[in-house]
Amino acid sequence: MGQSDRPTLADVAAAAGVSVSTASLAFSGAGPVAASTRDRVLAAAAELGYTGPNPIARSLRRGRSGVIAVVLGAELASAFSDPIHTGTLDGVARELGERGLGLLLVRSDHFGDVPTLVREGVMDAAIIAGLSDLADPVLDALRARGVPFVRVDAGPQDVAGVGIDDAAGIVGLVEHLRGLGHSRIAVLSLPLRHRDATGLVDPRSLGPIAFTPTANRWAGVRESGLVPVAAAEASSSVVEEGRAAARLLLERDDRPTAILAFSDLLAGGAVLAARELGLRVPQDVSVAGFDGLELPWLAPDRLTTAVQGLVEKGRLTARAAAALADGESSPLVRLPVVLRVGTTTGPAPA
Amino acid sequence: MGQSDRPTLADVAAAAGVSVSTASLAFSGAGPVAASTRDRVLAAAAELGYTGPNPIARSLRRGRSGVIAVVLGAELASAFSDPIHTGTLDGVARELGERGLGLLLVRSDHFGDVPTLVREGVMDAAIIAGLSDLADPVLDALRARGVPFVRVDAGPQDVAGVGIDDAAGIVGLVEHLRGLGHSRIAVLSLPLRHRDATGLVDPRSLGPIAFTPTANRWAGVRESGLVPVAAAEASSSVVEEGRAAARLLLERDDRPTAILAFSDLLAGGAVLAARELGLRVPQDVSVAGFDGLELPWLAPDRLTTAVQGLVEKGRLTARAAAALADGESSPLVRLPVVLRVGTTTGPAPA
DNA sequence: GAGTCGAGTCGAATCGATTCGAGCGCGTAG
DNA sequence: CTACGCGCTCGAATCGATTCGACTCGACTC
Repeated sequence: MGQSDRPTLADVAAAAGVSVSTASLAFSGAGPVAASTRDRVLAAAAELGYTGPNPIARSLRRGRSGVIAVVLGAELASAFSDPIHTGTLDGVARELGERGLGLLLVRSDHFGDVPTLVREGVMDAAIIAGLSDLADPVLDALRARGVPFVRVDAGPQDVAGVGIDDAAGIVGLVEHLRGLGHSRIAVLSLPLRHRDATGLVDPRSLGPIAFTPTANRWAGVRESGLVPVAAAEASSSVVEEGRAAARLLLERDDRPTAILAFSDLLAGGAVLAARELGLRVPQDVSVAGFDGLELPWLAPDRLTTAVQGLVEKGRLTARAAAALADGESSPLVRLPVVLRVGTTTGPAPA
Repeated sequence: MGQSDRPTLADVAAAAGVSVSTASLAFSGAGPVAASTRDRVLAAAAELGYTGPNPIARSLRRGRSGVIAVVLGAELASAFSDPIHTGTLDGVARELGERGLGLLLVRSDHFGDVPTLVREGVMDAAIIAGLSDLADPVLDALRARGVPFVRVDAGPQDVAGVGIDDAAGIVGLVEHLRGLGHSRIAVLSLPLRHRDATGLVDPRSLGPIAFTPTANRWAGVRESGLVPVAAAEASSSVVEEGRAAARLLLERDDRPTAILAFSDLLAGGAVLAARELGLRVPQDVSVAGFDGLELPWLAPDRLTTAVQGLVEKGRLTARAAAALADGESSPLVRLPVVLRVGTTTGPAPA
């Protein structure tokens, strides 16, 4: 492709003894072409090694590239290692692939400036994952370019996007724990702000929350009427931080009987922390997570969690982006989550 | 972008009262343009909301798109959940991002046919990950289009690609185990063929091996002179299969004193299996892995493993692909792996 | 004062397709 | 026999830039 010696449609047309327009028609199938002519064109193409119209030229003419960008905000510095992100990305990739749309992957380090690709990359629409701030410069750049976008884990303030019903999921988990007789419940929160560290926080005065999922889940806590006996914030959604934060909660004098973690990785870490402290799960302490991951290494335990359909979320997001690329509008969708009771929650100890 | 009402360079030129060529020069900076003229052009652009040249048109003219495709073979049905793949992908994304190159992500399900994007997607070069077969139809399609490609985990038979020194890594692990006095060593292998199931295999007659990393690591076993007392094959590189396969090895009458697993996820599963069987690691059985992942959930243990630089591998692959896109050639690179001794290997029991 | 040089600007060709309107035969209806 | 319609093909415009060669004009040299 390019200034190389690859044959063009003009070459094929010349070889077949027809005009370029006819050759084009023969390939695209749009328009009346005699069968004999088409065969001649295809034969000439095969002979010359012409593998089809140059996609760039086609895009230019059509005014569409067929490419959807996925911008991964690296707020967590680990977009690729977080199973939540990769699960969603998988769904996006499947859906776009099936539609014959390209997926331009863009990392946004959030260190320097807006990635060049956001400014200059070829795209008909964009999917924003992991950037919570509505005023993010990446979004400004896209708006300036006139590129429509949808956001994954969209907040209520978004116009278009796909999110999950975080609040309802949390409420379901709280009710589950309450039904088991728990009254001293601690919250193990996802990060509240950029660059915060793992540590205890006051659940009654959290301050502004920079990340949409975190905010949504705390909203669920409030909605459920739960007043946590304590709360800890993990600096990122990884097992290690979950364990560290859970230790802080479990070593307090007024040890909670249940930990409600905002992600399954954090919950997994909490289970490990409990085990290390000689606490039995769930007899001494119950642990609930969020997301619905399978953590095989937790066996024989299985997390109680609120399951979100990651791949489905990705597919819906991709569909929304495709609609935007087509000039259609796309609503704010909120997917349900369902409670899955595992072995890590049980009756509150007497 | 597209047939919308976005301004074009011609509009800007008209508004600034200059020719299109001058306007182009003013933007690209290639060529002499009076400062006053440039300012006028930029002002006109700002006023019209022109955000820079249309990348598609630019690509057409230049004959290059600045896009590298990454084709993820889904042989493991889990390209996105395998940390080896995502780690490499992360490296690729970083390197390409820094070079201002786009990354077109293509999933190859391997079910139906060659993905449309491989046939028609915009790309200057491609990176193939997770497709081991040199005769894969995806590769044929790329060759037909004249798109150069490199392969991740390239085998010795590849012309260009980036791989790691699997064999040396295995040899190092075997020597480490031998140095600890182990003589009854079992191998926990990555899948040998498509659709194989988890189960015991005869280490002396493995048959043809379809996957390059698996083949390379068995080559290391042979090179080390090790004759495994037993071997098991996991159907994929996940904790669950590692555990299942390890059970088969550990429940044999002639229980091995050490298990050499071909991946860390398998090794992690093996540790879990040992613990479940009441065996102490490493007092009763040693376990070694491969890849150098951090498995926080294995704490307080840390795997003995052969560490490969995943991100570095990705970066190098991206660099090779960029070179190919520039028309340069790219050699076959083999990255070293280094032994990391953890807590899961120890002296052989008496 | 004529000639040279160079900075600055412009026109036109080009990249590789798509697509619209026009043209050309040929068969059939009037 | 003329006119019309239809099926097929073609020429040319277009998408939005880049880039080369030519041209203009003022400054400088001899």
